[in-house]
Amino acid sequence: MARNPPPNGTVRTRRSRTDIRRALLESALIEFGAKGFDGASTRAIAQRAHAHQPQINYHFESKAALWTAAVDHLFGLLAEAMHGLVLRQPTDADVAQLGQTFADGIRRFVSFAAEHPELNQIMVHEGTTASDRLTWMTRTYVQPFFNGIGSAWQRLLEAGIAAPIDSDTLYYVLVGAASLPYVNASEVRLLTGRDPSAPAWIAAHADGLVAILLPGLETG
Amino acid sequence: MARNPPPNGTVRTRRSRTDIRRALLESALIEFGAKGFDGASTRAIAQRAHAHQPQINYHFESKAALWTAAVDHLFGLLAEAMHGLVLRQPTDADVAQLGQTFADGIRRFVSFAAEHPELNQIMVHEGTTASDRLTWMTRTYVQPFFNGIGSAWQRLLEAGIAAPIDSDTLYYVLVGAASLPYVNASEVRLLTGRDPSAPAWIAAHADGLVAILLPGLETG
DNA sequence: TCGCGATATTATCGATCGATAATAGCGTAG
DNA sequence: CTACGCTATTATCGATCGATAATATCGCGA
Repeated sequence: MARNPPPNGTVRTRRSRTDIRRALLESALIEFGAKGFDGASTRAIAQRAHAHQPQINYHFESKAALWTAAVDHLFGLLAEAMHGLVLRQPTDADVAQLGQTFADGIRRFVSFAAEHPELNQIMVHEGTTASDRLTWMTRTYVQPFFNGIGSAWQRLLEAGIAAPIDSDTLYYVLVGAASLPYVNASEVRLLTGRDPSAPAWIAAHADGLVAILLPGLETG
Repeated sequence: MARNPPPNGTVRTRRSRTDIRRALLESALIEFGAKGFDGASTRAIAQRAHAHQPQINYHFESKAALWTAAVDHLFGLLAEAMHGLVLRQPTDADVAQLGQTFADGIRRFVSFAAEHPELNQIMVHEGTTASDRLTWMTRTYVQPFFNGIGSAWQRLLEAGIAAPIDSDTLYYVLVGAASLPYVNASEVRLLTGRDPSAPAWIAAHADGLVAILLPGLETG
């Protein structure tokens, strides 16, 4: 709510270019996630960032450019959250290790979906209808994830670790099952009275997904 | 595209009240599903139904009333698709039968999600933010499904048939995993080159969900 | 401290939104 | 065949949309 004063003690009445851009990006993610590209208004985005509507066109080129920048930012955060996860093992020797890595990836993805529900909200908004935004987002960001998960899944299938689901279907089963409680957090609270962002929910959710998707995983 | 002439052979230039209302409802489902309540425009809804925009306010009270009527219609179709499924068995004697019934329910739900992706699209659009629409839809239609699935799941858990997931989480894992390929059908086509509405996809998808959610089910 | 470039703020444009009044025309009852 | 009720169509309202021009103000360099 209140801005932190800069560390040197001078009272700053204008935010730096970096700060205002970041504030607009994060506000845009929330609004685009909640209402989709068409439904979100630049005035609401600006207001949430404590800025004025024309500042969006000043700091970004247009509403569309803001959307693109926001999605760039968001997939950057996802890449950060997945950093160090190597699904393509250099050798086929230890497939069990790939299984552990995949399980780790599931847990990280569930945590990310809980912390940043905007990602899957936006993907659901865009994924329903063909558009330039969907094509760009799919080719730029989703395809690599899809391919990486698919090839790892294929090897886990052959090793008998993975549940009997083909890799195309697995991707949507995984993403859908991992993200829906956080995408629809408002509904979860109405329906269950529980908070899906609670650590206990997230941990149980991730454990459940690992259990059903990787039944052949060695525990311990 | 072209309307069928009525069976008596007279050329009808006006559709009956029933026909135009139904056309508007089905058009509304597609538009609300694709863009959400705010993003969908009454002009686009009317045009898709080969009608004029003011006819929406004539045949329904308002955009909000149209949305409500469309959701009523859609949950009616879901209830039809689930007709005869009794998850609450009168006796605990044969829990295996409950498992088979649950599996049947999963298959029917996957088929319905494929045939009517608008349902889950609308639920995802509304489920992100608290609103009167969400409260009404949840209390009126979702809660009974949620409760029925939850109590059945509890008994399947105790019988060792169900995967180790608590019933609150199970609901979202099931719905998310069952619906995402059809909610995001456009993305599926871009990403996989396959058509998720194809019977082969639907069958494999449903079989996969049954396998991972009910590992203790007797096959055959 | 002064001046200028960068950013903020206000005002406003044309387009589109949902809604409604006014008019036109179809179709059946009598 | 006429007349009237129901539905379709057109026109238009105030509100809001994204975008931009015009103006005001901040804050750093000289």
